[in-house]
Amino acid sequence: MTETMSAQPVQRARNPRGSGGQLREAIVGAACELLAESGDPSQLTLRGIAKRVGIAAPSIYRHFPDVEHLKLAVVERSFSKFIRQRDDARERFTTPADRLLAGCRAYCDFALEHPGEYRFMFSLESPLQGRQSPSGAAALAALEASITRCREAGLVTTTSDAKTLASDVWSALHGIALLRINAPKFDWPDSMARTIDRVVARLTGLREEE
Amino acid sequence: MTETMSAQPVQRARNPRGSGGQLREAIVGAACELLAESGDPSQLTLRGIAKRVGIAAPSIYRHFPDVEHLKLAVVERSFSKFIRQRDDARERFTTPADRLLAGCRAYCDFALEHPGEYRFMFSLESPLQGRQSPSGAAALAALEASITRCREAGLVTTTSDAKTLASDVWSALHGIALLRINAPKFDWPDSMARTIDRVVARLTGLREEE
DNA sequence: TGTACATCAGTGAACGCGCGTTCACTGATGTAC
DNA sequence: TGTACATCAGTGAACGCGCGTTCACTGATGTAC
Repeated sequence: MTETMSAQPVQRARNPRGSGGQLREAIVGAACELLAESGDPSQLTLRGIAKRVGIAAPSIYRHFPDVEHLKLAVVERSFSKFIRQRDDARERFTTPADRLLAGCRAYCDFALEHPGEYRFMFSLESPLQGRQSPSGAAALAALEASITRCREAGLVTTTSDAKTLASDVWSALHGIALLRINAPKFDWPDSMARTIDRVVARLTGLREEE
Repeated sequence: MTETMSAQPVQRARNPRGSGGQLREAIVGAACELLAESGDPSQLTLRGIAKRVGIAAPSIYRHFPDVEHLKLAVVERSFSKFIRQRDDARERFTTPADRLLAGCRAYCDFALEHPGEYRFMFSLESPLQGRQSPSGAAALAALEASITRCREAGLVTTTSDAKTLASDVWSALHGIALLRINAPKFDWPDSMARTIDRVVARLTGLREEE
């Protein structure tokens, strides 16, 4: 998979004639837009993406061997977009508990702001197909570390180890986000932010700051 | 939508010639089997179902106006299958707390035993499309009632109202089930049954029996 | 009881569509001599 | 400096496929007279 950050032709042996790597980025970007607009991963087709970019369908094959590789690039971009958004949210706080909760809220916020991408990241149609994404594993590890920091600060009152707590919290967040995406018309008894704060606090036994 | 319970031609004005309603049931049954085998709701096609039943594709139109109505019948059947399974599980216990936990475990067990159907019940491709299923609403109401019974028995130590607790628990169960369906290769730190018991207990503040 | 007929269940062929993919091509751009 | 050529990006036409749906049909079965 050729690595291309932006316009600067750092090394990339040959090909910087005309657009080159730019079109690759445009293709992935168009796919994300399509996902954002329809919210439905099954709408993400090679022909649909090509049409959106304004190129002929076969042109995509200059940049991706097949549609699966394109989809993988989309998932990767979505993951890194999420991680950036979560890090931004965490940075606004200083105490371990605030940072933990901010990260959890950012997770669900990302899901509701980008339902198509979020669904796709975890869907069967995703090229990951049940395999573990490296970025996904990193995100879970970060959650575990965040919980560990709370425990070190004496804020976690439950006895379960951080790994277990992290997977409990992740599962709960996934459920909260997906249900609110899929059943937007349901009359939820509480706002998502308050729900997340309450659920995470109860699952980990998070104590108020001291 | 013509109502057909099984073979007995109770009233149903006319048509009991040859199979009649039986084929309708066979069609829905084949759809469930297809869902069970592939686990992928997008594989659920009119032609695929017809092939499985051993009939010509257009024959389905004798029983359903279009493919959406067929899918709706599949979702309805899946919901009632789940409700039956959950009720069976709950009946084996007597105390409110045991019954609550048994129902929750049954929820996730159903999801993992019937991943295709479970996914379909809550997916975008589902004909419900974010609308609230009557059966789904009933299931959530039953969960709320179960929590209320625990509270009446003095087993719930949290202050949140039962409606809030029910939606918290439902979200958590949904996340647990879906993540375990979608990432079966992930090395979960605990069994699903223990995870459910722990998560539900912490979310509701469920006290051990007294 | 026998016959004509309406009703019903299911069929085979065909439709238009969008899909991923292939192929041989066009034309622009950089490089070698 | 000028020319021939290799390289590259992107294209248009076509493929075979499976999809939902339509249409006019076939043949069996019950009912009316």
